[in-house]
Amino acid sequence: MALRHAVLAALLDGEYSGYQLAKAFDIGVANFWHALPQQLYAELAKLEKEGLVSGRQVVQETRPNKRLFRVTDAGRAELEAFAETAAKPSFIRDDLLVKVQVADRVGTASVIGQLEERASAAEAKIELLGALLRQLRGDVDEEEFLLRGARIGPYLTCLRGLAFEQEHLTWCLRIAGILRERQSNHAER
Amino acid sequence: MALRHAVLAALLDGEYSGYQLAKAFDIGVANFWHALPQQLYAELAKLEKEGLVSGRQVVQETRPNKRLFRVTDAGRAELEAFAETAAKPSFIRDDLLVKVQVADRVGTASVIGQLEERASAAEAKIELLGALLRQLRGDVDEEEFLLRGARIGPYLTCLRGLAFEQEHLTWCLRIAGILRERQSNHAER
DNA sequence: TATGACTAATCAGTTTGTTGAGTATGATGC
DNA sequence: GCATCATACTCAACAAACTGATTAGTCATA
Repeated sequence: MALRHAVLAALLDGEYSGYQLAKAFDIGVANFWHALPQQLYAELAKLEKEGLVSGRQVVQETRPNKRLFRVTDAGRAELEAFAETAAKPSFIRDDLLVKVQVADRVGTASVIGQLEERASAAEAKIELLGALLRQLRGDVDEEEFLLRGARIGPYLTCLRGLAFEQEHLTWCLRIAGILRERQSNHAER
Repeated sequence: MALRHAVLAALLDGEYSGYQLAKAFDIGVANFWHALPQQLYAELAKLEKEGLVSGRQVVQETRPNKRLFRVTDAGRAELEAFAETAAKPSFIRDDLLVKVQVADRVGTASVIGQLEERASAAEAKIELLGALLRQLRGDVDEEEFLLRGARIGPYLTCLRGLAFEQEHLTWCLRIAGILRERQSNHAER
């Protein structure tokens, strides 16, 4: 039961429809959780049935009607309880790492390509997160913002996401380089 | 269908029983995949039925009998095919990040504690991975090993795991510090 | 001599997550 | 004026992952 808490966390700062939430999940919240729109709609329905969020219908002229959700007091209490419970250990779970594990034996060339693709994706994400951080902190500098800013939670998780992507980028490029070099060494002999 | 490939990758360098595999998963392979023993037994059974691994019974006197598994040629081909397909994007999925997202609103004190616990766990993992890396490369230095070592796959994934844990450690301590400082600032007023 | 830890595995049940298709409407672009 | 995109959401089926219990013999230890 963790998607529910990610949804509650994402919904804490405002009212969103399922559709908007799906978008938002792709930017800010995606740093620590990932979900498809179908999951979000299902989760919102469950949360509403349990009274942890409440939805209201908004009739629109030029667009299909939508339902906006907000966290209820019960929802806030649920989040509170969740924050108190011990966190499970985290771990990476990544296809690409499985491939690197066997890359010196199997399909090296393709894995090098995938590492470089990943590196590009990481670069794009880094740009995006950088922009998001600048937007979140506004004019003040980071230290100032972190000490006195009103809502730093999202900023802190973005920092983690940024560090993760930077680390990932560095690693991908280094590993791709090593595998390349080994390939050409091998060819020489 | 990714656990199957993680299992094949873990089994590439030798023969293991389900039980041993469960242990091994907790050290080397845990850098990129995590699974409970039950899952591994189930996956091994499936892989055997599909002919991707083959098991042989080993009768033991003082211990319960066990079945040792090795990757077949078909299994190697399956891994090969997997390495060729495009990798899915990876993402962090972490309870603790959800909590940090709301930490400035809800249950701050408890979250600080959890961040510090995580930091300790990361430190322990860093030690463990450091030892594992030294063991894998033997006497030669890293650069030499990466260029000319026979089997560098596991080393490369451990490097990723190590970097991840170090990053995580740094972040946890920094965030715990920030949240603490904000708490005491708040108390002053 | 009971107690718990280690080896070795299996079973049942539930929750999560993924895949893929489908509905409906207005806006935008060529 | 036709195709495609964006908004907004739903349904069904399936695959993967997690929870928790259970069996059963050996070994060390208190």
